[in-house]
Amino acid sequence: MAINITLPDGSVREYPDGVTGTDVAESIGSRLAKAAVAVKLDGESRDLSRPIESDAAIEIITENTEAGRHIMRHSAAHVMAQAVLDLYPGAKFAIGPPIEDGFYYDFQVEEPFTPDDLDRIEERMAEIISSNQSFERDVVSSSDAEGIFSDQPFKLEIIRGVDESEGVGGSEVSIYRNVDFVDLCRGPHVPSTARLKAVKLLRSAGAYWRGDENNPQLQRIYGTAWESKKELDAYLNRREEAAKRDHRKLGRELDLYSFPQELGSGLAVWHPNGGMLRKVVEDYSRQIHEDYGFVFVNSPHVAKADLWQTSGHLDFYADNMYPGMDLDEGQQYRVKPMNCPFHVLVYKSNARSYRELPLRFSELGAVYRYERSGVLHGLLRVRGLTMDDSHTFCTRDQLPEELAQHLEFVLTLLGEFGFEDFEADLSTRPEDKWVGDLELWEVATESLRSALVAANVPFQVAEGEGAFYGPKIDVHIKDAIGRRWQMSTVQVDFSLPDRFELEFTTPGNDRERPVMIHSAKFGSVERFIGVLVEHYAGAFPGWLSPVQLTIVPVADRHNEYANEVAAVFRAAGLRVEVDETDETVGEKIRRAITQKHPAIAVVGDKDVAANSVGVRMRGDDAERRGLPLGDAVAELTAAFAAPR
RNA sequence: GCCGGGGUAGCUCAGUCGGUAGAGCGACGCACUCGUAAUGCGUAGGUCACGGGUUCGAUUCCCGUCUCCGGCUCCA
Repeated sequence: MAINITLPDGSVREYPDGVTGTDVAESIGSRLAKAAVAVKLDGESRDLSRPIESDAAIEIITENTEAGRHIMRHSAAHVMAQAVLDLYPGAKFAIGPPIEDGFYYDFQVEEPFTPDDLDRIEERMAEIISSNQSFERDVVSSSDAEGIFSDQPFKLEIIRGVDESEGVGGSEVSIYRNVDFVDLCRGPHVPSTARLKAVKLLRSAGAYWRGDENNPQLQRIYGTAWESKKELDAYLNRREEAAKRDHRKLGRELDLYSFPQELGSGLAVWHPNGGMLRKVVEDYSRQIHEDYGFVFVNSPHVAKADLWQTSGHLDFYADNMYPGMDLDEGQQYRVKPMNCPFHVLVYKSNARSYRELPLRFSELGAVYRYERSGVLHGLLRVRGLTMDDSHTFCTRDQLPEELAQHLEFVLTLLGEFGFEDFEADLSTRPEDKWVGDLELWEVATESLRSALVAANVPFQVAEGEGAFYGPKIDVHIKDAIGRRWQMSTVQVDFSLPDRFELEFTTPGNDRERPVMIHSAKFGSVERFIGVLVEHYAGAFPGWLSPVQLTIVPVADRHNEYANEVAAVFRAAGLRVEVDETDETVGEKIRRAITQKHPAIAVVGDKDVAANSVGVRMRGDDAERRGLPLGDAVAELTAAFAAPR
């Protein structure tokens, strides 16, 4: 019997029944066969060695693709488990999936792994890899599997909970063996351990079984695997590059902010350079909010506990709030974790008419949230933050248009900060617990969806992941080195207007309840700046740079002219420093470059005589000498102009 | 909060198998007055995170606390 195999280019070849993926790959080319790790048969990933028994479309998965690396890493995880079980008798192994750029495996062992343990495990893995062990697939009944894994409680739990997505069927599971090691696994795997050419263990960490902190904490080992030493080194190099961009490190080097121990965890102080950066960012925020029809409101940092009771925060968010303080004969006050109740009170301060809506309230509001100590991370996760928060109140009819506007707003804002690559999550109504009116949920969700489509933003639907009070969009950006960050949120709220009994008067002189839209564009100013620092590696575009121009006098006698030049640039609106230190020109240039200042102007005898400057732009190796001062001012003011 | 690893000068780090410490950069001073990525010389600066214990003696060993880092968890 012969079967027909369709190749990705559409051509069809005839093979004997039972041909393997390896055979097919070899028939196409020996290089392809060498690079093959698995096949995709009618869209299903399978081992190379599995016989193909009917007509199918085939795709050879090679090791230099993401899908190929995924399989390789999964196999590497198996080898790691094998090594751990060899070295630590009695160890229980749980799950070991591939992840982005690597893999991990969770173990239950007597003692947590130390860095020395990782070295030992890595050595043992190298032995397993060089002994060229085949990965053999087998399908067994669930009850047989329970026998095989009788002393592995986590595997038993998986077998008993198995469903179609984890095994081959409800009553059967697939397992993979190599020599004396066997693991429950859906596969596929590389044909043999020898195909793992570049594996490295990175670190160990505690991790809860099934991600639930009520479950036992296991020891997770993270590793990475690549198709070649070269790719592995490139990856390790990328990690180093990312470390160089770390906003905590750059914050110190560029003198932007610090986290003094005396202050407390998760709390930052901003130095003058960082303060200027904040000012530029906040000024921009105010301007664009104004441009998009928002009005400014303001609110205090504390409020009576009753307010947080009404808003529901004490019911749903109390764990993240600072404890109360007793003031004025037992009156409880709370520090604010969010701005929404205040904006609601502004709404309530007047009887509202449909003529006023939509009302878009905006505030750069400082809020305090008690975050658990282990989650704090530089500026990206803090306990005191400033939200560029807004709350829009509109009618049901206005909702679709408002949501589209809000999305356009955040995309414009992110784009003007240099982020071009967006992705979004659309979170829809939870199944069980939700409030509001079903029809309105539909309208809001569809409006968000069509706004995303219209804005051409790729998005995923997080079905049922929304808050109980309304659907939302989270916008993520991709930074300069490809990392994704969640930034803006547009969140519909059907609950707060109810809780506070908000109303407006309709054209027919009835009372109706407005709908509310929460939106944070930066997320928080702190976090946004942290992401900006990492995105630009501290080399901010001119309009954001705390110092835009450093003026370098060649010798003391040029200081006076340097200051005159500085005054001219400052009058044109630039942020200028004059370096009058007792250093050589080379050293002053080096300092300005190290501080990532976008422009340097050197002034010497010839410039004094000609009313000119020598300009060197960041990133250029060369300078332009003798540029007339007026030309330089015009050029730099244009180059460093803020987007709005 | 949980698991692991750290905390030595402003920064980056070395060091002390228990006898109170050192470099580079930075800062400060002096000289140099210089045309595009480091001028030279000199000086100051440390309760070795904090508290307790062991010891003749603790920065070093032990315990606790704080804090940072990597994860987990959390992120209505």
